[in-house]
Amino acid sequence: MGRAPCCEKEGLRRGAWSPEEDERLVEYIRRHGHPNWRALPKHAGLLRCGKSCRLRWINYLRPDIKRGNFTADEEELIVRLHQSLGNRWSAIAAQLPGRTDNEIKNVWHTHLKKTLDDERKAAAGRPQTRKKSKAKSAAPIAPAAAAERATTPSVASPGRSSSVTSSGVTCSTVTESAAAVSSSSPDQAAITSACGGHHKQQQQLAVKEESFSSTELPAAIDESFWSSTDVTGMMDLGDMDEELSLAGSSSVRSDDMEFWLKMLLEAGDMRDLAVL
DNA sequence: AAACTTCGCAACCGCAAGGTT
DNA sequence: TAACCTTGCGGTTGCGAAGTT
Repeated sequence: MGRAPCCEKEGLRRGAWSPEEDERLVEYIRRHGHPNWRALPKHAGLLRCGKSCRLRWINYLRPDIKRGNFTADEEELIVRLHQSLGNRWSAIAAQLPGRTDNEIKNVWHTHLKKTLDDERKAAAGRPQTRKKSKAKSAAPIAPAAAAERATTPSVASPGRSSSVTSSGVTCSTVTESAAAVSSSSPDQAAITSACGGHHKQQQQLAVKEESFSSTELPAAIDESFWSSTDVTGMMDLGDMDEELSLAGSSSVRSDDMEFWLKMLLEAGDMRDLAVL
């Protein structure tokens, strides 16, 4: 198992992505997919390493990314899955459609963990002491509070580094759908992008499927970006069909995955019971 | 109103797994 | 089968925004 040297850093950009870079990446992936991340930036004319492109796509540009606050249900699911799976963020993310492992990891570290710690302390009879008093998120999030928080549209940060503040669009994807169809193949990823990039209709359907109120979606989508890059029209159905046929039998075993999820969750429950 | 503190999150880093040659 | 290559993952960091003093 060798290890490829990380991207040669000379001449490569780092840090926040510019809208132009985003657009270039989206456009390239729309046209060619991403069979080879390492070669992608070169072909796409980006001064980034492949790793950076991949992360940007997966965590931010993928059209099926769901943004905005986590719902109470999602947070609860994360907590439960974390009990079962530990820090396997990608596995957890697979159960949360539209959420990325990075995002889940962030949420965990920023407040779920604290919440649990505080709850544990409270349960242990120790007074909760918090030095911080930041209205935004300082208080431990009780489930009800979490729910309230979750339904509050997130405030966009206009000054954020990237102008593509949020896609706000979702799609039940092949890779990270509720059916937990995990996919790592480029073809499937391309399909994912096709599916996601496809159409707002689909995305809206997916939103409905996932039972998330549209108010949870951030209003701060930079529509100009999506319209200027014509993301919704980027992948025509022909492309998609082609890619679907390429992926062929990769309608992965959602049944299996559901089974294992169920098992894990049940195991978690049983463990909880055991603790009790 | 300015300085300071805290938080959220995008992005980076390094490692490991798995595929290919 | 060993070396190489690419991708994926988890931990961590840095920066900008928001809140507090």
